[in-house]
Amino acid sequence: MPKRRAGTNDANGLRDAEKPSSLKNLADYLGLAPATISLVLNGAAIASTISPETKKLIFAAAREFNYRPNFFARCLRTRRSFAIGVMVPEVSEGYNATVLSGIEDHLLQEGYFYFVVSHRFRTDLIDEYVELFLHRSVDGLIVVNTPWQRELSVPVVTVSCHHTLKDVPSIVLDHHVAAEVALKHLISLGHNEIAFIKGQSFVPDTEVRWKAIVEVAGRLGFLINPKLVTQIEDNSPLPQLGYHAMQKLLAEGRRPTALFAFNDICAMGAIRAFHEFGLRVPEDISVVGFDDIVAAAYQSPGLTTVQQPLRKMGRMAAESVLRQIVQTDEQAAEHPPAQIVIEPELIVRGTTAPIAQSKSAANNSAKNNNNKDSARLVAL
Amino acid sequence: MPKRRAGTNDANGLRDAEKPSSLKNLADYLGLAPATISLVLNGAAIASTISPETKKLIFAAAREFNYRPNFFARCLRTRRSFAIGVMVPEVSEGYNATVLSGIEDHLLQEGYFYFVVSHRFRTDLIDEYVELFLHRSVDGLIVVNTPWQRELSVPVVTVSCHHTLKDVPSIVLDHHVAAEVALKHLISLGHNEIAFIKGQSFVPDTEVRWKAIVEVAGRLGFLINPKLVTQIEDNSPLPQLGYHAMQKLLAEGRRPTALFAFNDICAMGAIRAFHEFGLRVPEDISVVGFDDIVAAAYQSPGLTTVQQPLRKMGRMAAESVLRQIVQTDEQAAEHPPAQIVIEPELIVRGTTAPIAQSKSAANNSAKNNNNKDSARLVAL
DNA sequence: ACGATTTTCTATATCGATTTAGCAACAAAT
DNA sequence: ATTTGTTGCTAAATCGATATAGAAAATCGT
Repeated sequence: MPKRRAGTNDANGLRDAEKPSSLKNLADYLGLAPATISLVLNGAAIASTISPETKKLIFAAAREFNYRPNFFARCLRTRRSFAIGVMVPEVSEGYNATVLSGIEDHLLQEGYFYFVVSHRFRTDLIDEYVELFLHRSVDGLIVVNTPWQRELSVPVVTVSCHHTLKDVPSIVLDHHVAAEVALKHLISLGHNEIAFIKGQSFVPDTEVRWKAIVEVAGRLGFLINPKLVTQIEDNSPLPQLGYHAMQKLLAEGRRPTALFAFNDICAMGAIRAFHEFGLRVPEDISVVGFDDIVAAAYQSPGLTTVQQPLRKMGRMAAESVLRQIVQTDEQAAEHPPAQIVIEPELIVRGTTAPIAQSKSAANNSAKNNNNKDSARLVAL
Repeated sequence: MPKRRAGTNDANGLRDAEKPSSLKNLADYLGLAPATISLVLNGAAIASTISPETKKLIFAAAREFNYRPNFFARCLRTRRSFAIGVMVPEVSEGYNATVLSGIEDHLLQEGYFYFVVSHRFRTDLIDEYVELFLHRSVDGLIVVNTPWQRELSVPVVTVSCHHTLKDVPSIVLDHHVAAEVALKHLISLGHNEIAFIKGQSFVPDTEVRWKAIVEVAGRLGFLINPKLVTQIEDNSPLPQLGYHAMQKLLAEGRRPTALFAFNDICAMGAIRAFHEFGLRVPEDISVVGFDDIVAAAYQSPGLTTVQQPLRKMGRMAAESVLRQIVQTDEQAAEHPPAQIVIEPELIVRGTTAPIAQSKSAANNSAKNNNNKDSARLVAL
C-alpha cells in the first residue's frame, strides 16, 4: 500500500498537489514509481500483479488531476503518432472533400488524426509532401486521386490512383460497370450520337475510365464517333473546361443528342454551352455526369450522373490503412492487402430524356420519374 | 578539427556509416558531440563560435545522410508541434472546404501542418475535439463557422464565429455591406416583394446577417414583409432546406418577386421549388444567394450571389494564428489581436433580372451584362 | 613565462513517457 | 531451516533531440 503524501508536504510549496500533470508529479503525489502508474494506466499485462487497491488509487488520482500522458513523449517512445497523412489534389474540390469526410469519420472514431495536403498535380509537391509526412512519422498514408507509384516504409492506401504496386491496397471504382450503366441508359433512351468528354491526362481515372467506355461500347455494339470525343487538358476544376469543349464541338457544327462527361463539373459547364447554343437539356440533348458531387443534386434540373460512393470509399481507405497499421504490429502480411473494387450506381435525375421528346415542358423536373430503368431514382 | 572515423571502423559492423539517421550516429560518424551538431544545424547564436570547417563538415554529413531531426524528440523538447488544429462543421461542405484551402495555403507555406475535425454542430463534439487538440499540443487553433466562446492556453483565431472574446481575433464578413449590395441590387431592379430565407439558429452567421438586413432595409426605406421571411432549421447542408421553405411559402399563396437566400445551397433548392411551381428564374422571380461557393457559378443560369472571399478569409486566419504564435515567443501582447472585417462583393450572374421583364429569353445568360450596378460582372 | 582571453567544442541535464529486468518481503513447500 | 514461488512493486535504460554551463586548447599581452 503506497503511503500518500499530502500535497502541501511537498518541498515546492503549498499548492503542489494541484498540478501533477506529468507522470512524475503524479508518482510523487501517490508515493509510487512512475513505472507503476504507467503500467497500470496502460493496462499492461504485468499490471495484473498490481494490487487492486493501488490500482484504484492510481485511477482515482489520474481522473482527479485529469492526467494525460504527454503525446510527444509517448510518440517518441512508442514510435506511433496516431496520425495519418492524406494527400489530395485539392481540398476544396467536391470530389476530394467528400472522400475526406469519409476518411475523417473513421479515423477520428478510431482515435487517429489526419494531416491534409493538396498538391494540385504538381509532381514535385507530391514528392515533397511525402517526405514531410514521413518526417512527421505519420503512421500511414492515404493517397487520393493522385498519380502514384511509390511503396513506402509505412502503410499506404490509395483511392482512385490505379497504380500497379503489389503491396499497396487500393480502392477503385468499377469503371466497366460505370460505363455500362451510363451507356445502357442513354442507348435505351434512343441516343446514338453520344459525345464524350475525357478527363485530363494527369488524372488517374481518365485512362481507365475511357478504356472501359470503349470496351463496353464495343460489347454493346455501340459505335463511338471519334469526332464527338473531346478531352479536357487544363489543370482546373472549373466548368470552363466542359464549357469550352462543348462550345468548340458545337461551333464545328456537330449536334450530338447526348453527352457523357468525365465529371459533374464539366457536365455543368457543358450544359451552359448547350444553353448558349439554344439547346435545351434534356429536351434537345441529354447529359450524364460522373461522381455525383453534392452540387449535382442542386442543379435544376438535377444532373443525371454515375455516382461514386465517395464517402464510403474514403471510409474504406481509412479502414484499410488502420488494418495495415495494426497488422504490422501483430502478424505481418497475414491477410495480403487487396484491391477493393466499388460498384457505382446510376442516379437518374433530370438531365436525361428520350431522344426527340416533345418540345413542351420547360418545367421538367417532375416528369422523368417515369423513366423505366434499372437505376435508382432520386427525388432531388 | 574533428577526427573523422571511417564508418567501417565502428564496432557494430561494416555498413554502419550508411545509417546515421539519429543525431548520435551522426555525431559518432563525425567524431563530434551531438550538441555541436544540433547547435550548428539549428543555427543557434552560439554556433557562430564554431569553426567554419567544422560547420562545413557537419552540413555535408547532414546532407549526405539526409539527416532529419526526429520530430517528436524535438517537439518534446521545444514544446512546439508546428501543427494547427482546424475545426469546421463539416469538411465536405463547400464553404468550409474553401476556407480550408486558404488555411492550407498559408500554413504549409510556413512549415506548419494542420489537423481537421468536423463537429457537425454537436456541442459535445466541439468540446471533445478541443481537448484532443490540446492533448496533441497543437500550436494554435482555427475555428470556422462554429459557435465559440472559449479562450484557450494556445492562440485561437475564428472565422465567422461572431464571439465576444476580447483576446481571440476573428475574421468576419461585413454583413452590413453584404445586405446593402444585395438589397440595393434587388431594389434597383424594381423588386419590392422580397422573400428571405434565414439560416439555422445554430449557425453563427445567421443572427448577425439577419440583423444587418433588417437594419439596412430600414435605412433604405425598404419594408420587409414578415410573411415572406422563413427560417431553415434542420442541420443539413442540403438544398432540401431551401426547397421546402419555398414550397411552403408558395403553397400559402405568396408570390414574392425575388428571394434573398441565406446561402447558395438553399438558393439552389429554392430555385427547384420555383420551377416546380412554374416560375422561371429570373424572368418570374429573381434569386440572390450568399457565399459564392464554387457550385454557384456552375449553375445555369449562374447564381447571382454575395461573394465571401472564403479562401482569403482562411488565409488571413492562418496568418493571424501564426502571428500570435511567434508573438507569444517574442514580445507578448505587442499588437493586440483584432477583429478583421472583410468586404463582400455582389457577383451578378443570371438569376436576377428586372421585375416584370418581357417573357422572352429562355436563353438568358449573355443578357444581364447590361445591368448597371456597382458589382463586378463575372462571365461564368 | 604566466595569467587572461578567445576559440572551439563537450558534458550533462532535461523534455515525459515506456519497458525490461529484477528486488524485497512474505508464504508455502520440502 | 532452506529452497521455491508469489505478490507487489521499482530502478534504470531507453526514445532523440535541445540548451546551458563550462572544459580544453590555442592565442595573446606584458
